[in-house]
Amino acid sequence: MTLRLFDSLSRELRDFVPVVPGKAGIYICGLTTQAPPHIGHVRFAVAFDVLRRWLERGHGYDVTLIRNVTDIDDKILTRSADAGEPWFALSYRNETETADALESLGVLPPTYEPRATGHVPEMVELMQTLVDAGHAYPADDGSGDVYFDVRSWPAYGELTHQRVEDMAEAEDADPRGKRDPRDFALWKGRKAEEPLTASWPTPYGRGRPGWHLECSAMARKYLGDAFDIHGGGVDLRFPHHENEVAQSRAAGLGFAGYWLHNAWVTTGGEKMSKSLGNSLRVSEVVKAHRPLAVRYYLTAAHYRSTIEYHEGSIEEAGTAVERVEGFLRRALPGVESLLPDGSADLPADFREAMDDDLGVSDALAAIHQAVRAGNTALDDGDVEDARTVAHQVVAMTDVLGVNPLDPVWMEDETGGADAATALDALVKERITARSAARAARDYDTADAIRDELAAAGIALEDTAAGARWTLARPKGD
RNA sequence: GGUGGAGUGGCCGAGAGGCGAGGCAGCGGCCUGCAAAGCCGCGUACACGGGUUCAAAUCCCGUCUCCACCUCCA
Repeated sequence: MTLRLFDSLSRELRDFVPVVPGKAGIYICGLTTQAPPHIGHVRFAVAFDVLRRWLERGHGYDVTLIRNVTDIDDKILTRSADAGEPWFALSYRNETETADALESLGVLPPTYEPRATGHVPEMVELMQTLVDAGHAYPADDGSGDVYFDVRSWPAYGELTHQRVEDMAEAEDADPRGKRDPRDFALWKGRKAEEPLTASWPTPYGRGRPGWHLECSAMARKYLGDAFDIHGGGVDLRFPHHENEVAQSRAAGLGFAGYWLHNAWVTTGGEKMSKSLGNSLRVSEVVKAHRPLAVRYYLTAAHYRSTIEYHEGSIEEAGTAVERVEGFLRRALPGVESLLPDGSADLPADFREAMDDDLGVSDALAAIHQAVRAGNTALDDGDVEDARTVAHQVVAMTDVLGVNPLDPVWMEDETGGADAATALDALVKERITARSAARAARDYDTADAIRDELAAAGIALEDTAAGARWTLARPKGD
């Protein structure tokens, strides 16, 4: 089976054929270091984490994933000035928080995470190539800006299928030294009021990246002149990605073979905005909900569909994964954590779903069907069948990054192994007392024990093999 | 003005000419001392109006509504 991906540039599903057989190079834009991330901001990372996992686990590709950090831009400087905090401090703090957020959601680390500010020489080189080729020019107003000459590149607009003439002129255009209002800045000359630390020397004067250039330069450096997949949020298509393709191609680079764009998280049907306050910050959300539930929530919809957020949606996602988790716990008693060991095949319906442009909805349906079959096997006493299914479920959920038995989810949940052991001993003692009461048909006492435990956040389930206990998440989780 | 995307049952969300994805919530049943979990069953959904077709949520025409991007928003 071939993986098919929807390429935004050609606007069609295309078979994935990598530049180098067996390898896949991916560049994704996204990390914002202007502010701490809310759950909408991390969707791109979750979406492309699923792509990466499928390329690796489903197809055996050797994936190189480059996820950039644009750690300098207008907004960072503005916020820094407003807060009276050095721009690099603010930027780095947000970068760290974003990295923590992604880690907490089980997003695998990229191969490398280059920062724009560390790649000025590469940008200067690219800029020089463009100037020499007649596709860029230094502004003649002495600003130190360097612009890409949109009119010199007939293909401009190819990614978003727009004609230059139809594009609205930039409002902030302050045409300065632009030859055409739609020309975009490769490089921005330093303004007098800007901190010296936010500028770097170039043949055109001191300045800083114009936002788009760093991606072209860094993708080239780490993935080569031509690479496989470029990803990012839909809102980045224009101008960011459009400008990237233009400058890279005009510089003679092959650039990306496939463009993938993820949709966002909406609230009340609208794009989640930064003005929603702190409640939806990832750092806050994972305090109120299990990270696994948040991950499941963000993973469950197709990457090109918006996900509607409403009060309770993460809880619902949590209930859904707990169904999967409950089956795995029953089918694999005594197994605390488990990653796929390659022994279980991925069912054909799951593979087909994933190969069809990462059809996670159908993939999830396959998972739930397997869970039902596994539960039925368990009810029928077919323990071995259930185990086999459980291993398949682990393998499938792992592809989506929602394997309930993945050790990444364990850390903060029971307060450590020692505490878990101690708690287990205490609860077992109560379970024994309750069993005795039940054997004596003293159901009042038995129920009282169960209620006590419930009040303490521990749920009991009677099974043929005796009572099992689990930490019950309080309401609102 | 330009370019895209979307309207599916109480909710979330797939699908894209004929067998009602899946999850959450709800109802009934089995199981249980009672629960929980699990299993089984229960829905006559596809924005609106026309049309094509033996058959339309899916195709065509028209209408409405919503969302996004248009030079530094995932």
